[in-house]
Amino acid sequence: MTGGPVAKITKRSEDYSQWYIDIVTRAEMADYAPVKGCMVIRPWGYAIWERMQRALDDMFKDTGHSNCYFPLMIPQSFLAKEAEHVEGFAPECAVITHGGGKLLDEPLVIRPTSETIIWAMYKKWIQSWRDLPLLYNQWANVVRWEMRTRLFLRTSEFLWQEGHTAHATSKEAMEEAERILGIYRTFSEQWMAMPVLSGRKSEGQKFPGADTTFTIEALMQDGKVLQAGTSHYLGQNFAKAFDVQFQNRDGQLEYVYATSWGVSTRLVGALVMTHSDDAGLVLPPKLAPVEVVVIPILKADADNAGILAAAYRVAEPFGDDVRVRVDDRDNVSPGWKFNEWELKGVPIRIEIGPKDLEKQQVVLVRRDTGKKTPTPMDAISFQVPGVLEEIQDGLMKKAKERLEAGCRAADTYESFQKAMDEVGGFIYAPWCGSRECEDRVSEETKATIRLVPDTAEDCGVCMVCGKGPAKRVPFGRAY
RNA sequence: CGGGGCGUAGCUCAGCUUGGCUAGAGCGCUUGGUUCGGGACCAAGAGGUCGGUGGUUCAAAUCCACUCGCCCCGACCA
Repeated sequence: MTGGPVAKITKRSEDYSQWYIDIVTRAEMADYAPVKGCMVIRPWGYAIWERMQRALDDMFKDTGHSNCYFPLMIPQSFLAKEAEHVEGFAPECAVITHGGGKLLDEPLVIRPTSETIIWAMYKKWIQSWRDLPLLYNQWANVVRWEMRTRLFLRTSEFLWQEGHTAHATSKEAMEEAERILGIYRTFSEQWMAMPVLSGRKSEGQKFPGADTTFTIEALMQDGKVLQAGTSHYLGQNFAKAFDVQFQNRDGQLEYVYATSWGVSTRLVGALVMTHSDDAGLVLPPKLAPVEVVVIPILKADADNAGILAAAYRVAEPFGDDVRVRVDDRDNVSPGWKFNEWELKGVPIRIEIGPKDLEKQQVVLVRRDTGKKTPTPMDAISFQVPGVLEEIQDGLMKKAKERLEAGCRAADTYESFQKAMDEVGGFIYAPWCGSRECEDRVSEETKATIRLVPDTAEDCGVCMVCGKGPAKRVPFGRAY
């Protein structure tokens, strides 16, 4: 393929939403599928997801989790066993009524999440305290019949991982839920270079079937916020619904304590919205499918064979440490390649032309700053790892500054609404803790309580009802 | 489900108001040649049941009816 996008992408200042769509489609991360609300994840987008998977999977394994796989189809009755769960998910389930040309005795739902089928199995596998904890994870696809979809951020079918653990004590399960939240936070910050706020969800925002939901929340460039990952302490809700009991050390029967947690391909969308600019995608090196692209610049009157050889020689010493690609296509011009790789977000470009060959140097260009640095050819392989680190850190620093600038405080409902309309972001405002006040804010301003920080300070009276005591919690308009 | 938009070449679209000759452009694609340090150029080509069905008419991409689909904005949500 020498073709591809020629048109410029929409500027963020003109139409943020269109800018996002342009980047995702023109960087060939994803395309609309023939099925409404569904997308095809193309190789460039999938490679980013694979990088994410690998990093997360390593962290899950390092904390004692094992991967497994449960079926896509769940008997409809399973979903109904947990009251809040069915209420939350039934409306958005795809249901299979026929198979093999016959009406099924019982319809099957395509999993919107797998708690129910997993707990049906856990009932078989758990009898004793010695069987616990069960620390399982699966990488899977799920389907939720969403009304309004958006590439990567919300599609009818999406890819994710879902962890499902079973524990002998409440304390242990709660620790697990918090441990995973920590993993999500670490991954987000260290791999995605995406700073987040973390904490508990309010009653109104928690997962259907959970006692406590922990969340990480990120700030996008347009001032909207995004839930990037959740970890749930499920208490004994699913154990009771599926009658999963174990005998404890004292010989007593007890219901198992549970957690579930997940992150999805939404993270790819979050990545786009966190770092990218009007020239296209900007990838943090750790998640970039290609970290360095080497572009030989060939000319009619130059030593093209020498330039090509030099390009390969420059790429060679990186070995497995750095993901390098030499773009030796001869059917597109260097300028075309520059634009294409910028659009695709590759962190470092190395140019080698006749002038460079003469001076035994290359030109190193950073995607994040656009800065061009002539570098001696024999020094490049030593310098690149450091520059990649600088880019990774620089992206984090910039994103962190934006997050900090995006966190503001408001004391009155009026100033809160004003701040929400003018700048968005996370507005910290006093809230009494009641569902009524939370719902009223949500209805009137479309902003929701993103989380309740563990360290939330007491701060006088609620901005809505005027009653105290109130805690300061961040509100935001979410994707 | 409400509001808006769009279905004509792989992509972006023009043509439709006021029906008419062989349905067009740019980009992309193929072949050959010259190029190549920020989206190169020349030449020759390939590529279309104008979303679908029905109707009006001598004649429909164009007018009428019905219908299908997708995208964007909003309500719901990872």
